[in-house]
Amino acid sequence: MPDHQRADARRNYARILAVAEDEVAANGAAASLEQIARVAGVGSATVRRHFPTRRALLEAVSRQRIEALSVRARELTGRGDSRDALLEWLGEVVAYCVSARGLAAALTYDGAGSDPVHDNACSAALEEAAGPLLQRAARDGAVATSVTVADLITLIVGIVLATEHHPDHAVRADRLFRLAVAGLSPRR
Amino acid sequence: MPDHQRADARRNYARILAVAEDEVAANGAAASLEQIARVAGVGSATVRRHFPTRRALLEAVSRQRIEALSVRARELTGRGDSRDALLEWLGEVVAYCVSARGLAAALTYDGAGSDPVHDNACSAALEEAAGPLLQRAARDGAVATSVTVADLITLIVGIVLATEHHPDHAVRADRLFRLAVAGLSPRR
DNA sequence: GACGAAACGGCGGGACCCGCCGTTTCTACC
DNA sequence: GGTAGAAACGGCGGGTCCCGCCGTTTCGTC
Repeated sequence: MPDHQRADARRNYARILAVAEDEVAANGAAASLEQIARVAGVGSATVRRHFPTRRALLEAVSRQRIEALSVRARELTGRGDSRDALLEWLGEVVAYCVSARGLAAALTYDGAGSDPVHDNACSAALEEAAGPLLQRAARDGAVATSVTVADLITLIVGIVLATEHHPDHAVRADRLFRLAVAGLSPRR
Repeated sequence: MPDHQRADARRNYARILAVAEDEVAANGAAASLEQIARVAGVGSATVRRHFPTRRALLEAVSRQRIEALSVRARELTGRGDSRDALLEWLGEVVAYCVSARGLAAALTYDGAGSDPVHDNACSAALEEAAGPLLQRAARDGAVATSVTVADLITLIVGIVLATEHHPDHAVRADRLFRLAVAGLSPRR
């Protein structure tokens, strides 16, 4: 009945995840796995057993945030002006990525992942949730139909990554995001 | 006459730089400094003596490209339509960053650098060279006057970093760049 | 209560970055 | 052209990290 997992395993999983959240929040996506193991009071092998890759750990840490963003996307779908709704949501994605260290890294596509199937659960979830939001905006002519959710996520992640080490990265990221939304040099 | 540097030091500097170019081209910005030392036939301490930080090495490796882009910026300044000239140059920046591994990393601002003065020689050079190009475009109303060269560089670097691991990162980076130029959702 | 399997964690290996320090090598001066 | 001093070198040890192995412990079931 333990959902095909032993009780101590589940306990350790929770402990590690809790510690990892703190460590990633403190040290970003490059947080030390051994440090996490040490603080959690487990062997480093146990950490890797539960989270085979750093990405897996980051995705687990980011999971709540991703779900919150997914919920928000569904909330905003069909509510108010389609352009405003989309931009509101994208703005929240920026804010989340800026405030939650490691989230942007969790959303980056990693082509090195030899697993071609479910290579990135986080962005996959967001893509699914935000699809309708984007489609509605495209139907209303607010964005080009060729633009995908993955494009928007990648662009935001890039902005966040590039501004991460700036003194006031939050305002810089927001600034660049607005610039990209309005267009660097849109044809009139 | 040895420019206040011993002959063997200059020789080693050149050897290390040449090897570093190959290694960075092959393995990206995370190339192993020890591997570079090994191939160059010097001790790893010598590498660090000439290039105290990884960033210093990346900047040195990127130097020719940066200068080429600077020259190109000056060439394009005042030539043809100001908007076209700026976009042409920015497009070349994208192309360079995509083709020359490590260049994007060399252009990223690193706030952790305790040296507040000349924290990033590469982007500083580009900013200076491209300033007039941007100003002319701004005067002609092609871009908002509040936009800086640093903004544009940071945005491009972000796009490149975020697409770096994609299968066809060159086309994806170009695609996102065009999207940002045109505007994600420009007000009509 | 005992047995089998799942989970654990310590250990060794390899790679890396870093600082130290004795030694080599160049250069300027005699 | 030889030599003294300084500049440069590079090997060594330490610390951290990620990874795989494997004997041991602990849990769940019968």
